[in-house]
Amino acid sequence: MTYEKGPDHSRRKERSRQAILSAARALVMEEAYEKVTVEAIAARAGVGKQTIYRRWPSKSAIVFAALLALSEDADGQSVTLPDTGDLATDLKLVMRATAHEFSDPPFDKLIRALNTEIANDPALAAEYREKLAQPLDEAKKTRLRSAQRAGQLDPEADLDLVLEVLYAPLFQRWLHRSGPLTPAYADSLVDVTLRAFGP
Amino acid sequence: MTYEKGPDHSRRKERSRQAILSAARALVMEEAYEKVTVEAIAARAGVGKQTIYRRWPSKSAIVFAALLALSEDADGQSVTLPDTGDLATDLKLVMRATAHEFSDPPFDKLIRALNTEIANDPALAAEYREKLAQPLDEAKKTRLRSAQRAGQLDPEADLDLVLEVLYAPLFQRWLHRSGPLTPAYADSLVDVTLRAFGP
DNA sequence: ACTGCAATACGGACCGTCTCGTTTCTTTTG
DNA sequence: CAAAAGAAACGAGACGGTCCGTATTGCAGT
Repeated sequence: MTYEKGPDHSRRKERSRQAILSAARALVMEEAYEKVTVEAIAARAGVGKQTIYRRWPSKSAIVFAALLALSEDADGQSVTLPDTGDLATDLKLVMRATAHEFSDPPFDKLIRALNTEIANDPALAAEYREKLAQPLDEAKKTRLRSAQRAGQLDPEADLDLVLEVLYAPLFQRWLHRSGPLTPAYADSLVDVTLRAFGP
Repeated sequence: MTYEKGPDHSRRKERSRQAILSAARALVMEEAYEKVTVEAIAARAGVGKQTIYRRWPSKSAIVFAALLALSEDADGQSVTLPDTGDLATDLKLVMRATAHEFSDPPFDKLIRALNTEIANDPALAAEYREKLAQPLDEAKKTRLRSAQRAGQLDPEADLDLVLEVLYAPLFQRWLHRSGPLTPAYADSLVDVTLRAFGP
């Protein structure tokens, strides 16, 4: 009797799991977020609604899991930042990439949906910080610490604060659509941050 | 003769308008935002649903109008920032007040609801910038220009960028609940900003 | 024949529209 | 200058529709 977990039992589980997450991702990226329904996800995934509710308690959780699965795929690459020895150059590269990414409509829709959910759900916000934000921040802080050792950044600087000053303006401008996310803008944020926290 | 618009024709309009906005405000501040429904607003205001739909096209528009009405009441006061002659002191006062305001649960709920809506509705975001954000930013920029004349701020500084660096970290920390909004934190944002844009 | 899942039926909440009968204001008229 | 008639806006709530989250069914694989 398959009293605990059947072995190929889990293969099916995994297949439907992927189908659901992939369908959720596709829908969030192409539709207005209000139009993304659990029923639509189930239909797109070729899955019964019950199969979804068996695994996730809410739409927010699905969307979050879908995004999380994305970042877990790209895990190996994205945990390290470039380190050419010049902090300004490296940060500008990263900030320009971030600005460009946020300007991509499908990605914009996905991140906007995620932000909508985490802004209104403290538990999901905590999970977001733990599973997504913190690992990325740690990678950035590693690069910053290297810069501190190289004398390019105030050794006393609060690195969390540095990251906020660097990223939050970009994030706010994106969220409120209060201005364009140009490469020049990305560069100026790096310049400002380094002027504030420079050695 | 009153041949165009009836003058006290508008009296009942105004009364129901106020009742609706006040009910919307109360509900948003006390309930989880998903539980705020148009039907609940109508019931609380003692008003038919049609009276709401006659005036506003969506729940977002009602919530926005409710907040806007608040800020229009306090119009006379809030358009000017203190100017003691010392920029750091004045900004710290304002930033501490902002941090404290965002820590007030009812206000938190209201602003969170507003941000949820404007993040997903470009048209509403534009109205938000025009009617709420820009006037406040102008008041802040007036104070910053005064500081530029007093030699306390780089005369070449991009004031929009200054405001972003000053406020966006606070906003992001609040939105993502990634840290406490203490007076010390408010102060440190002012310090960082002045180090970046100082003379 | 048993089991796990897709499909779908179901009651409930809320949407946005609509139709009522009533209230409130404007205009007409004796 | 009332009092009556008319028009406009209103509170209430019925209505069909969508989506939610749960319960049931019937088919496919083993």
